[in-house]
Amino acid sequence: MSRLFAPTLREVPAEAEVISHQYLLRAGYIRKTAAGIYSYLPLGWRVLRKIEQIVREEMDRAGGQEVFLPALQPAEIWQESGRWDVYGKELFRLKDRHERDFCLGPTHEEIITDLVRREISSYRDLPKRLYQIQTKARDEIRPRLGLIRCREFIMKDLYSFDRDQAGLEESYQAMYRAYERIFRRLGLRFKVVEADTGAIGGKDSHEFMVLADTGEGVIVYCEACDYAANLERAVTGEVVPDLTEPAKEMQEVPTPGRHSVEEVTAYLGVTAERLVKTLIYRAIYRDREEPVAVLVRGDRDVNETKLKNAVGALFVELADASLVQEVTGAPVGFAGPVGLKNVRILADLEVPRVVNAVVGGNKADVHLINVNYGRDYQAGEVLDLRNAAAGDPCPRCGAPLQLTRGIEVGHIFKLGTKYSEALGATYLGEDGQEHYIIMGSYGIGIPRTMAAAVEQNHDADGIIWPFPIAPYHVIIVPVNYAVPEQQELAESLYRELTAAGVETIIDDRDERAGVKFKDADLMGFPLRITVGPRALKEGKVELRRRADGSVMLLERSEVVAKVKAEIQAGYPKLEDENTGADIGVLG
RNA sequence: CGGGGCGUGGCGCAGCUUGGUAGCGCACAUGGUUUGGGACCAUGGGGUCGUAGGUUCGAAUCCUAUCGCCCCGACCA
Repeated sequence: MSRLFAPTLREVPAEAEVISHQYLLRAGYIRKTAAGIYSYLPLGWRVLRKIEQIVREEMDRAGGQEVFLPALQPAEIWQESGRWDVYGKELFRLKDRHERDFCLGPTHEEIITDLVRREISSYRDLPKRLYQIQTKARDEIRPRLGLIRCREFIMKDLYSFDRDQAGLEESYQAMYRAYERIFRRLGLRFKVVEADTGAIGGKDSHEFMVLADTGEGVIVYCEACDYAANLERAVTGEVVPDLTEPAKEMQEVPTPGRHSVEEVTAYLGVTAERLVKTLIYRAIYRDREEPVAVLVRGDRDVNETKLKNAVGALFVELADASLVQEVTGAPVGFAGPVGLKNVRILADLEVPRVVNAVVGGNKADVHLINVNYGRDYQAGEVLDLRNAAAGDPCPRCGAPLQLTRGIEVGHIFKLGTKYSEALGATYLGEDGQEHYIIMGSYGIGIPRTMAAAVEQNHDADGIIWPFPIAPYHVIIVPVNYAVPEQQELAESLYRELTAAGVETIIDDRDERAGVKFKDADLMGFPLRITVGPRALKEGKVELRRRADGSVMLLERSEVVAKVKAEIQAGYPKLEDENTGADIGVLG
């Protein structure tokens, strides 16, 4: 340890906001090189290698073969797939000395598909599952949260190549199971959620979320059944209509200067459920853009992913004030569906059920009350457009849904033929015909997994590593290394434990005990052996668990066996579940 | 890119409003006293105040530009 390159910091660097970032910096695991670009110091690199190793074993077990593809990639194949233009600014682009275009790989669909199309020609060559563990580069709009969102990061990416849909299904499920095993083996609490497929393309998709309050992703799940989805995707169940109230006559009311839902409801003395919000969005398509009006209940939020999918746009954004004025004839805050013309109107499922609603009057400082769907206004389409909320009925079983947060550490996609068609990756089938290879892609962010592990496992003193990814299982701390008796005992224990296959580090620094204890806690080694006069008086040594702080006094002779038992107990046991019974989410 | 904030020894900060030639704590080095939860005393090394211009007798401080970093939003492993 006196030789270890792991500079610890007593104070929190100002740039670090989240716990994992703070502790990984303070404990000397990482250092920042530039925004979203990190160097991994010895301890950090040991953790990453342990994660990689578990990932590697499970990929191999699931039929994967490891390859290593170039990070530096020629523009041609990206132009061929169409993503040279579509991927946008996130692609790190560069030129070589001959002015030829290259990019740094943000992902490797193009490269691997190019490789496979050259080398695979027959159905006999399929299926194949190829993966690598490699550095990716993405010029993120905003790198943040330390290792959670980086511009350069290590990713395990596997690509599956199958003959047909059934083959893809098999590959997908194999990966699904492998991912579950990986995150269990890592000792992390996680949830698998249905996900929207996003920019990479394709159809089905699941995300593996490590549960942590600091997570960027919101998870909607049901405790009664196994439904779980991320917020973008989560379907809101039908709500029982409440139409007992008789419809009253529609009326204009002045609402001077009241734009927001809070202001209007407070002014009119109604609840937000009584209000129907009208939001004007700008839907952007490949060749054009158009405004759309979206109606949701006053207490709900529009789900932009659902909206984007509903209108089939590349993306959607809230309209600015001038567009709102143009569409509604009123300033922002007074848009309403009554008499709204020349714009596509979409309403959330709940909206028609709001009886005697409050809506904007499409005039400055005017709202309408007692507005009723069907009689006073109509939407072109009525569909699920809002974010799910806690307490909503589960779309599967109707039980109330719950929300929690998580960090997305793994993502699996069914790509289908998106890339094989673009790049012409075909094989000759048994039927003598050419077919497109059916693909899937499966990623795990390695440094992000490390950060997620810290987010989930820490206390006020520092990191508490799960055994499988701790840089060392045990740290031996002699209270005073200068005392020969302590030094001898510490060193002999170190030799014995190391010989017994226990990953051990010894704090031989000339520091006071308190400093060594603080650093050991900060760095998060799951076990600590303290060699000091207190226990030595009785001829014993202390074994302390980092997680709960409990201390065991052990005879010198039983140390190795006890440590091994603790480690054994610290590794999650995987019941060998190959039945697939637990993956009902796949339906 | 839009909005907000910050750049002063390795880390955390003060000084800037009201210009006068840089300071505190931690860390580091040496010596001593200490030694079971981030010790104490003494001494010492280290900063062209992000960079470039400008104003001024004089700029960390005022002005302009520029670069970098962090936070909030659209993206994603």
